[in-house]
Amino acid sequence: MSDGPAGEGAASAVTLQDVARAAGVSSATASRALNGREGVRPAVRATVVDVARSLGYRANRAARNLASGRSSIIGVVLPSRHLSVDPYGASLIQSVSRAADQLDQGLMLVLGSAQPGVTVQHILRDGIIDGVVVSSVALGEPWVDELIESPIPSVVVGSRPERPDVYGVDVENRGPAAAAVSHLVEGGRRRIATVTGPLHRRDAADRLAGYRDALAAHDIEVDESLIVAGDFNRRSGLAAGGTLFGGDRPPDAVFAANDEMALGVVAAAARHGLTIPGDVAVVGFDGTATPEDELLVRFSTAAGDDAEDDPWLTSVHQPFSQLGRTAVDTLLELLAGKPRERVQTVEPTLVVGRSSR
Amino acid sequence: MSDGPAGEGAASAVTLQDVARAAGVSSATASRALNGREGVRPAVRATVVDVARSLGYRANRAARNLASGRSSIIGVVLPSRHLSVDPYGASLIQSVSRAADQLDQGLMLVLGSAQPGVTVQHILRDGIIDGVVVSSVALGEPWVDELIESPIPSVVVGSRPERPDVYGVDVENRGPAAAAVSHLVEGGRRRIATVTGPLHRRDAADRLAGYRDALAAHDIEVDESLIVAGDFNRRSGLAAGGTLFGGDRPPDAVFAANDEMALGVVAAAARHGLTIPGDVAVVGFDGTATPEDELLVRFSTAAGDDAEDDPWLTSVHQPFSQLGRTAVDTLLELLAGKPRERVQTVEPTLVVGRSSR
DNA sequence: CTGAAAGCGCTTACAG
DNA sequence: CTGAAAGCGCTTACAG
Repeated sequence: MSDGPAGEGAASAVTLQDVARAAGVSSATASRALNGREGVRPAVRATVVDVARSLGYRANRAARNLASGRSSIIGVVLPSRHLSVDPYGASLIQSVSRAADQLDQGLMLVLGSAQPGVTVQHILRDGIIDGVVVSSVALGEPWVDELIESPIPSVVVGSRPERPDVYGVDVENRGPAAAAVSHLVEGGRRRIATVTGPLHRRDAADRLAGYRDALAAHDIEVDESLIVAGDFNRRSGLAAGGTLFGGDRPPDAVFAANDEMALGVVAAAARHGLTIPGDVAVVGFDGTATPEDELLVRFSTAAGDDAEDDPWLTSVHQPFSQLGRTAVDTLLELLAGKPRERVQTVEPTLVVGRSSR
Repeated sequence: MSDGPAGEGAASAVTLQDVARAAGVSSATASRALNGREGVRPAVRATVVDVARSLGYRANRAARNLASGRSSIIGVVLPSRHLSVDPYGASLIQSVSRAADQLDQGLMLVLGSAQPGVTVQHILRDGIIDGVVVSSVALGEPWVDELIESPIPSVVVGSRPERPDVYGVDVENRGPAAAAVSHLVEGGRRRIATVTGPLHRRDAADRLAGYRDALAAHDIEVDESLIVAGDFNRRSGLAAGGTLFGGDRPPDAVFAANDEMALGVVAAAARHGLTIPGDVAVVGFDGTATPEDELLVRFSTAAGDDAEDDPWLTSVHQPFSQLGRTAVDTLLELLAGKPRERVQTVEPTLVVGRSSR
């Protein structure tokens, strides 16, 4: 029951009135001062802010919402199943949550409801959510698409929105994928395979393009038999690895278009008795594989201590915190009516681990 | 842009006034009718409800919150890191989310903030959250403990709260653990080991007690060397498995106190060249292991098609949806001032998979 | 059982 | 730059 600055316990509710009175101004002025509106004498503003702090004042969200039409609550949209299955979704939620916290926005979880239409209607109608950050993994769900087309402001994060009227924060795919493959070439690998994502998706296609770019840059001819289609799921990585390692001329390196598939590839290598990185190097994309994952695949006898700065799986790491922050920033700007560019991109980073050294 | 029943687009805002007018009653009566308050003529109530539905009315949450002091928003509390690492946390969130949806409660994500105290103070002060469901995995975090001790109503889910003044929904541990071990005995296993959770935790201690119960019931003497301490993390399961399988009298079955450790045990078995369930049967607890996990450990050559009703890992499945629903129900009753029992328990189910057949 | 009225705690034109 | 006042859309005593 440790107390706040002013020592009050529950929703003991220091109101704007209280602050105004203590500061010797009207509640209108107090409101303006606290909200950073212009047209308040600096000295007055300082006083109000000080008083508010010392009283431990927090604006009542409901009242603010009702008066202003803004709730300072944003939603994060994800299909329910992705929360437990997809490490990408979890990472995204965390980063959006942190960003929302920093910007003093509440974060509501919108996992979608059984009855299509219901969720969206609810969101639209009860006005508690100002706008939504939509994970790109949610795209394609009927209710999510409906949400994006609805009047509620939305920002898609994790992929370039196809629709020209939708805001999005995307990660650069092609260049970083090329960098990952170049890293393999520079490590002496020559037969470099790739396991792609579903190629109708732009990110998947771009990562494949990056793969081709890198080989071209190093004057390595592309062997089309080394390009195996996957679907971003672990199982497809396993299958692709089986195909590649079971062939007569197995690759000496594999670039998987995401970490989940890379895990599958690593497991496949183990099943074929191949060592990593000795026989084959593996590189992923996303940076979502965990040290715990290594415990299961255990590609190297030296497994175990996975220092924070020396991960086991080489991968192109998505800048999740930047993605989340940019998405929330963009949404707030949209809400304020001063939108920035429609699509913003952030740069991922190649993090070299033990799987390619 | 598919529209709702009444065809309005955005927050076009059908208000209580609109409903009242259309129904020919006052807004007070309309409010009472819609909220199920008693003292409204049935016929009137029916009319109001009908009108509201046909107009697509949804109460403005902010207004309701301001007037009633209740927001119909509950928080779900989880330490941030658990979202991506711990499948238990994700499962819990999903179930709480579904329950909240069904009960028309908004769900706010409270992952905690860097600065201790800040999160709790925010929650308390801005009054947007009526109460919180706290995942037991969050217990021990300073800000979470602070939250539980604060005046905001809370329900702990997933373990029996130690404090006598805290409400909780717990899962039965001892009996089901005994059932799991009995299942192994009935399968002909005799040297049954267990990997425990941290024994200062009640759930861990209870699961160990269940293990002893089952052996006693079958007149099998407990070999203390077959009881290995773990910490609920995958790594500790791997280490425990290494100890057990590396000994001179390895067990023919292992009961791990959770699925994460069971995964580690399975991986350890593979490293020792043991087949599952041939050489050793493995049983877990929680039901959080996924088919994807099997792809990595691949304990059986028959891996692959993991039918929904035939999982690979035998495990005591927690009834997550029931846990979530009960937690939310309990919280709402607390908020309504008519709390039920302080601790409620739900029964998990032993689900037999291929790892013990 | 029903309605008129006050009020929840803010924000925001509107005057000054 | 500041204040008095209205109003956001509900709920809830208080009368009747």
